[in-house]
Amino acid sequence: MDLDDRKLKILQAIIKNYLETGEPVGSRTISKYTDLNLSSATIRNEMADLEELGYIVQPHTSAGRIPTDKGYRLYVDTMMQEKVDEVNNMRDDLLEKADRMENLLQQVAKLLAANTNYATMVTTPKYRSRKIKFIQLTDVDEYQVLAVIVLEGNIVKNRMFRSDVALVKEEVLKLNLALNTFLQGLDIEEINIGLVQKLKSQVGAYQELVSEILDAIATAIQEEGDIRVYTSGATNILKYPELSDMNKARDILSTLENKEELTQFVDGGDIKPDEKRGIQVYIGDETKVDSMKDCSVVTATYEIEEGIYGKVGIIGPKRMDYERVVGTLQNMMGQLDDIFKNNKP
Amino acid sequence: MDLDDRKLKILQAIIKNYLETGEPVGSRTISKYTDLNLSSATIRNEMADLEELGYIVQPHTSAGRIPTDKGYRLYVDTMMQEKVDEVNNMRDDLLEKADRMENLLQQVAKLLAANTNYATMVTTPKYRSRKIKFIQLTDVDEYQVLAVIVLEGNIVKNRMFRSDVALVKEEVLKLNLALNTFLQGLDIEEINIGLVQKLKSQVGAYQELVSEILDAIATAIQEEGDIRVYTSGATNILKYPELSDMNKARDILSTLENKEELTQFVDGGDIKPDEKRGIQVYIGDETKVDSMKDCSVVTATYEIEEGIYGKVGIIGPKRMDYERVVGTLQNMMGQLDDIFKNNKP
DNA sequence: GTTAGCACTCTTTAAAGTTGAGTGCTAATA
DNA sequence: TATTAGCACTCAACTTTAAAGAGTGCTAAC
Repeated sequence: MDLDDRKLKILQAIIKNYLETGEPVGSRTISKYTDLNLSSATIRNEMADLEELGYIVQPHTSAGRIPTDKGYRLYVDTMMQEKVDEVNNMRDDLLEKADRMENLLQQVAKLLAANTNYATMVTTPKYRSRKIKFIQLTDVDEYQVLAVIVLEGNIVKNRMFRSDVALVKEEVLKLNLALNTFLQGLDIEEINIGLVQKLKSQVGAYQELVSEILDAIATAIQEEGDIRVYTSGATNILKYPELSDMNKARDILSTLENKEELTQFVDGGDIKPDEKRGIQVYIGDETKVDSMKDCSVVTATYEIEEGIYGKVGIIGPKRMDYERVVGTLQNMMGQLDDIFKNNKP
Repeated sequence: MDLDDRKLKILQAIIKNYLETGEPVGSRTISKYTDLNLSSATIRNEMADLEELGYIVQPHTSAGRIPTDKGYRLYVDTMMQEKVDEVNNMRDDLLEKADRMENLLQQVAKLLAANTNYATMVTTPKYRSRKIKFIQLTDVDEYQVLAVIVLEGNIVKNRMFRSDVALVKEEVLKLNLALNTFLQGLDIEEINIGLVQKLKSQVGAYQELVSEILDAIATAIQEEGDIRVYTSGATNILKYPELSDMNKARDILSTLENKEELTQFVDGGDIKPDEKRGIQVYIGDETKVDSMKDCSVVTATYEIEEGIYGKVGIIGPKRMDYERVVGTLQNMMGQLDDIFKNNKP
């Protein structure tokens, strides 16, 4: 038995209907509301076949059918066509508050959540290289010095340090120079103990301070390597009865709150910022997150520049409106592209 | 009829029991588990009085009593004695990750949530003055310049700017000097158009850049004036059946996610970092937040230095363990004091 | 003033019955 | 051979009824 055209049409009708209503779909409904002109009995026969093939199931004997993960998968891969999201240009909303990367991403999460009624996540971009561009020391007052660390890609970090001994401007300048001579262009792995010793031997005073600064640089770079995740609209999850079971809801919301498990979506899927913008759909268990086995996650990839990219994700019930979600994501990715190309935050 | 000693004892017993079990407390329970040696009938009479006085109510005719807000209030004000929280020293946990203020506060929220099983919030400190300490411009490359803005209280902000014309090192230095001469020590309100014009007339080139930088300074200061709120353990709310009603839960979690409504706790209560550390208890409607009418919020005040303070809050069901919560908060505030005094992040 | 005792109330839980949607199968039909 | 009408059957969901249990208020006795 194979999946002929009629079976496909029926399956599609079932899934579409289920996406809308969230209720099991019966044979009568399909018979009435499609242009197939078949009696419910015929539909029933076909449905039995589709069930045998694993695309749909009955929650219980006397209920209609609902799609299985396999069914959703087929739908997503071959049957849906994304709706073009003609929703108002989000670009202005985005830029308004987006004076910094962090804010921008947070804003993206927020906007998507508001527009889709699902939960959303946005990861910070993943940088390949984490080389030191330069370091700038400034004496803030007699005992405090501010270190501004600029990494490749213009990531700026600053730390304040307190010295036990009074600082002399000239010495701070010298230290600054030494730091740059030694560290400029280096990656974190390249800063080894030998180098540190050599550096220390060069700067007469402030041994203590140098150690602290080096530590700070190390953690700053490390930190930047960490992927952070912003989420929004977590409570939207509670709008869907099938996820509102107290235990399920708690688990999902915890996952969203803790965020660790969400980082794994970063490496999934292809990075191809082409037409499809690296859109990836994870259905149920495909998320590989236990608490999300009743959810689907749709991710898209944004790229800041060649090789530096992050993910945007929509988290909702399995019966989410894939067509709209994909459309909205593509729209958003387009706008992000615009911003990154012309108007770097 | 007034509240004699025996009534007080009975009320206290009822509340304590209810805090533990969450179930309405019957007369028999009180009769058995207190050292009052009174029969359940006597307790019943007293309970009827306590109900008339407004301290307890029956959820329905044939149920035990539960405390009213007025009852909780009396308990919190006069009957409870905070438990000393001998929970392991949190200081090390705190400092481990606390290389920056932001992280520290986030960590505080997290630790408290883990220790109390309630939701928590921590606000960023509220600064009185927002004066500019100094500005440091650095040319990153031919077309980009990094501005580091240091505000009083050593708050550091940085912004990257892109210039349309190629930058000359000397000119950038001159601009830097001019900016500092004009702006050092000024509050945001003091930067008026006249000043801006004057400043612009001084710097030959880079008119465009100056505008951008001034804008950035303005928003940076503004931003720092905004109070941000970190929350943690929001899902703990779902552990309490009386809050797990889908609608209530959604409302509460939304409030926690949106955070705006939480800022209002900042101004509540006295700021007295004495023994009590400005601890304030809001019961039910006292929170002034509609979605939290079934919750209680306990806040404490931390102070970084004279006049610069923020709030830490615990959000739980009305029957939260006030004694422990207050103890834990006092402990935490003590540790924060320690950190802020000796080891500024 | 305190208490034993009892009738009464009201929630909670379980069991039993009812309804309705939807199925699977069979036999007739095109 | 594919389709369909028809019907018996299943099972969740809802309603009704009954029973149990917790707890009260009141009265009368101590």
